[in-house]
Amino acid sequence: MTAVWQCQGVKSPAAPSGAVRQGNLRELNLALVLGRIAAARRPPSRAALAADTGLTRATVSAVVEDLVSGRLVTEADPTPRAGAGRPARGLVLADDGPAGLGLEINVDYLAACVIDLAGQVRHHTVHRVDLRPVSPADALSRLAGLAGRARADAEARGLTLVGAALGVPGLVDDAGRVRLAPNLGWRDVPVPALLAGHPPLTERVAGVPSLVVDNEANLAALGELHAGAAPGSFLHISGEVGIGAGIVLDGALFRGTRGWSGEIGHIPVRPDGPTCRCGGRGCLELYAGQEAILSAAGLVGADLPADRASTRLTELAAAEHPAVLRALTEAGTAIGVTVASVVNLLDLDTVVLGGGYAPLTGWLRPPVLAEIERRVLTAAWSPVTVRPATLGATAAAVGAAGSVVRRIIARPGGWLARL
Amino acid sequence: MTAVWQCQGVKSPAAPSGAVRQGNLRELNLALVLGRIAAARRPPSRAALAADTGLTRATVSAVVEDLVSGRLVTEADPTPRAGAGRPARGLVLADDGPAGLGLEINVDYLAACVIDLAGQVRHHTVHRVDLRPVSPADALSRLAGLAGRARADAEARGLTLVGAALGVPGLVDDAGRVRLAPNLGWRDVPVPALLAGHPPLTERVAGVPSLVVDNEANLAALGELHAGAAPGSFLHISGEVGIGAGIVLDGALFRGTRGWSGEIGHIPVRPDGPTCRCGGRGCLELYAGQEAILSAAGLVGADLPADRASTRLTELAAAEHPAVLRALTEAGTAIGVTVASVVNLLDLDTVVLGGGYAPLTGWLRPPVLAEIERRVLTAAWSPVTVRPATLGATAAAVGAAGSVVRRIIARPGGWLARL
DNA sequence: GTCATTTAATTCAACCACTGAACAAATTGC
DNA sequence: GCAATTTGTTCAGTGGTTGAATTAAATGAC
Repeated sequence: MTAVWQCQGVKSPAAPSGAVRQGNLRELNLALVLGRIAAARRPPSRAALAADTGLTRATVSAVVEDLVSGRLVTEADPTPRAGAGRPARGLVLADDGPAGLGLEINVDYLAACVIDLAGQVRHHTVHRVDLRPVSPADALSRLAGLAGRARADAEARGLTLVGAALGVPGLVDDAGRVRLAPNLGWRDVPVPALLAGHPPLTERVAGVPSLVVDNEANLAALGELHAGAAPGSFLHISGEVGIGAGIVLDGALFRGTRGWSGEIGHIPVRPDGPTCRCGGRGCLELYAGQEAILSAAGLVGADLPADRASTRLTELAAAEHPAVLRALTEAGTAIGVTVASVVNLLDLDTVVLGGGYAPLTGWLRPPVLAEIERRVLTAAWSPVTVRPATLGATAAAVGAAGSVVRRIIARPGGWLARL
Repeated sequence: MTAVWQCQGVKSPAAPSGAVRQGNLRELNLALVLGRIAAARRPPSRAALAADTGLTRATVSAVVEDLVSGRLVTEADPTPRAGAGRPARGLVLADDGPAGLGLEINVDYLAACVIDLAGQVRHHTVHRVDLRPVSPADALSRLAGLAGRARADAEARGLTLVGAALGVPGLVDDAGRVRLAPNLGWRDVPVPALLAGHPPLTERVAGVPSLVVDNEANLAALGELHAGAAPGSFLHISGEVGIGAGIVLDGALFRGTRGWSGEIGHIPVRPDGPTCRCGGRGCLELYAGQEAILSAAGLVGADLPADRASTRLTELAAAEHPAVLRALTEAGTAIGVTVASVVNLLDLDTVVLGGGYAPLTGWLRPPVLAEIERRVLTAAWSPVTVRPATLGATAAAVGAAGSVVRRIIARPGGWLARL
């Protein structure tokens, strides 16, 4: 592995020129076939892939041979099938080839996980620590320690890490610099520079930059997308200390002009409401942020660590604690007003409640739906589904690792050329 | 021309399977080269296209030959260039090949226009008539008359109409049915069926369905996109009797799950405000719709026809009429609150004020910018530009015609195979 | 005015990847 | 055991791109 140091933000590394040259032709079909294998519910045969993609069986065979010899695909046990005919050999994504490293820095924990090409979590560590009093350099140093152990573990399992993605609760620019992470107390933190001395995160494998820094809400949304249950377009709302959102449109994360989309926490709910620390007035965060809910529920000063607060809320809600139920209804109403705006604007049919909201979905959903019903022009014809996220609390780390392997699936050429 | 009748809504006709077969290869490169010619600011040479696309000059020459013989591209007068060397032959889009027919039905006018491949408006008719008392069937019949004359005119100029797009101020479903057009008083109008007897709109040319029905705000945004001044992503707000928006993301219109995106007029500005006729409360339309502005300016009951209202407002604003200035500031503030939500959500850097708002931009921009400044989390690092639309009042018709020719540019194979 | 230089565009043999048909392989069912 | 069926591979053929050589058409120096 060449030790070319590179680290960057969310912009795609090499802008695809769009030219279809002869060489690209094979690459496109490699990606096409690999993508279908990844998307299939059960291991497809070469013949099924040919029928699915429109390519001939001969071409599919050739493409699959490349994929198998490149350790991206393996043949599964023959899938039993009814009727006559030679039995098909099922194709599945390899579980001993490239893998992705997902990292997360949040207010009260660090996390690292490794996901193989098939999407299985092969390693997962969470290190609970309050990072607010810790300097960014120190926090990243500890994270690099976690990453090193994750890498060693992955390699012991025969996996090859091809890159890492790091989620942070804040705004990240093109260069991987954290411009602002209010709840972490970070401002203008040059993550790439601070990680320069940590080899596990600064190598370049198969042409892929070793580390991409991204917003945790974006990565959590990607995780939910690849977890499969979500459709092509949805809004994923992460309710943590702040409120972030990831917007998935037609199967791809929409990042906006500068990568700062999804700042749903500062959408005005009551334009004349109280002043928010962002400078605006009546932001959603003031009505549905963790502090707002705790305060409305009369739990302020209970001195709960951030990760306990959500659990405690769920317990009290389950016990039908009146103030908590009221607080959740209020928060749900505020979320509903905001979601109504989003649905009017983007015509999405699915809203996923993630992060701290996920376990509270049962109580948040009714007021959210009520506001949608009332305020969305097209609500009568197009129902909106509100459902909890399927990934747990560390969805961002899982999504981060998933984004790395997805990059291999979307563009296998780089990995295959590495050999 | 075969007289296969087909008419549809906004869904793309043939879902591209994504397979890159050998035949598709040429088609993709035809589209690539043609797209670059269309996007270029000055006529590019074959050599420049080769450098631009990454294809070899030999391939570009072959592709260009196909395009020229298919009447999609013509050679322009050689562009003068400094320095030595054989002079380049510039390539431009043909102005005598395929063309698009754009149609619009609005509250108080019908419009038809023809645009050639190069984007030039070659025919334009506006027929002023209050359509509220007219039945949908009658309105469409009159529109078909306009379309027939436009077609005859276009053919007299040597153009071949390859399709038409129709903009209506309402929600359109996949089948081209107008589900709801409140200001027109339409509900569940089956446009395709009502046009069945009008040949100019029901033929199928070069495999393209002859008529696509779409929301006028969407088409106006597309028009603005192709007019060139706008960047890849922007929000286009059409201020007519209602308020609609077209959302352009990465150079493509974003339509949402069902094609009903952009209903910005019913985004709640004050969730506890007065009830809107949509059933919601405090919708933007109640603060920045045409009626709201006129009423706030004390011009209600002046019995102005809809098309005069905007002009009158501009005159009075220019004369610094105090009530009008106050009304525009209020409207601008409401728009600003909404736009702040959109920018927080999507991180767009450009907002285009279109329709009736365009001439009022001078007065609307300051309050809009003030709200953005105050409420957008990233405003400090990323300025948002608010500018008037460059197309006039009939942007939707122009955008509609443009969408037809753009389809040819994006997929020239169909047109070329027709020969 | 001639000629080297420079850039544009075309020609052509080579090659790459896909195509389609024929064939081999592996199973079911009668 | 044999026909039927489906999977997967082999192989000559072909379409389209490639890259180098060639032709074309200008500028600029001497």
